[in-house]
Amino acid sequence: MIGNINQLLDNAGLRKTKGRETILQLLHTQNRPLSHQEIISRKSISKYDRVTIYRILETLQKVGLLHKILGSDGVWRFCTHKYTKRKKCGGNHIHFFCSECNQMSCMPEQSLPWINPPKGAKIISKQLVVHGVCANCLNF
Amino acid sequence: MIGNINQLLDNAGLRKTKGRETILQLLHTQNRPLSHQEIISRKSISKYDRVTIYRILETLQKVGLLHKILGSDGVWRFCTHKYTKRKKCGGNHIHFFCSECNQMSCMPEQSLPWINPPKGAKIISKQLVVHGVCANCLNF
DNA sequence: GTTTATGCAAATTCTTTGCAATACT
DNA sequence: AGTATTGCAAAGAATTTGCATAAAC
Repeated sequence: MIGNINQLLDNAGLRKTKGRETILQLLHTQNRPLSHQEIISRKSISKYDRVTIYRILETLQKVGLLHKILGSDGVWRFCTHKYTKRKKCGGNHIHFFCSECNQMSCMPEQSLPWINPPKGAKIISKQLVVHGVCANCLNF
Repeated sequence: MIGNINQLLDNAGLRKTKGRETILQLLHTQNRPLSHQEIISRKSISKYDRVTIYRILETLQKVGLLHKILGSDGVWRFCTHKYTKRKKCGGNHIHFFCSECNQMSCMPEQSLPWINPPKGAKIISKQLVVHGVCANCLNF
């Protein structure tokens, strides 16, 4: 698995550092997007400086190894691309945000709708965040 | 017009204050959602304290006179409901966000798609923000 | 007169910047 | 050895809280 991740960094032309590996590993293992705060409060990550985490997330996102989505709480969350088939998808799927536990999850089965751009405008990407209460939280 | 706005505040069970009236008036006149910063930099608003503006926006949004949407810059924007037919729509339409000028606009003609909730979850609302470059900015 | 909203000061939180020390190739 | 990344300190921005004053009912 680590070999795999190093490969990703290599292909992206980035140096292989412990921090980047650990974060990629974490997000790969996770099945939902994590915020900066969620990431830094993991035992495996907490030894790194917050600034470093900001920079790693920024870097990985820029080269396309991560994408970021905004929760309806205004906080960015990051996740890997493993839930989509295409390689450079840019996070092209719907996300669900639970307002009870503030956790976000991916809804990869449903695709984003086609949108007609405003007159003369160019569409770059779309973010559809569904806001609600997840199954877990509904039971309490 | 002011009479109209006072009516809205009244119906919502809120006291009629100059600040609330002015902000509602501004957003009613505007044809796009405005951020806290955009709002407070208006001449008619700048005399109020930033904290007051935060609280007014919060209050108006809570009683349903405004809704808020997040731009892909992570900043909340507020707008009235005048662009939708239904009274308590909760901002149920698509928004366009231009990453050049950072301005948001409404796309009221197109409606939000139907989404299947994750198993056992309850959907409360949906936010679809289309990210791109507006007609104006494309020409420069 | 009582209750609610506002203004001000200060605290808190989140994010960014600069630079020296360290790690990677 | 040379370059990119990290850690630390500090700056900056956005937002929230507490409380006294002022405005609305």
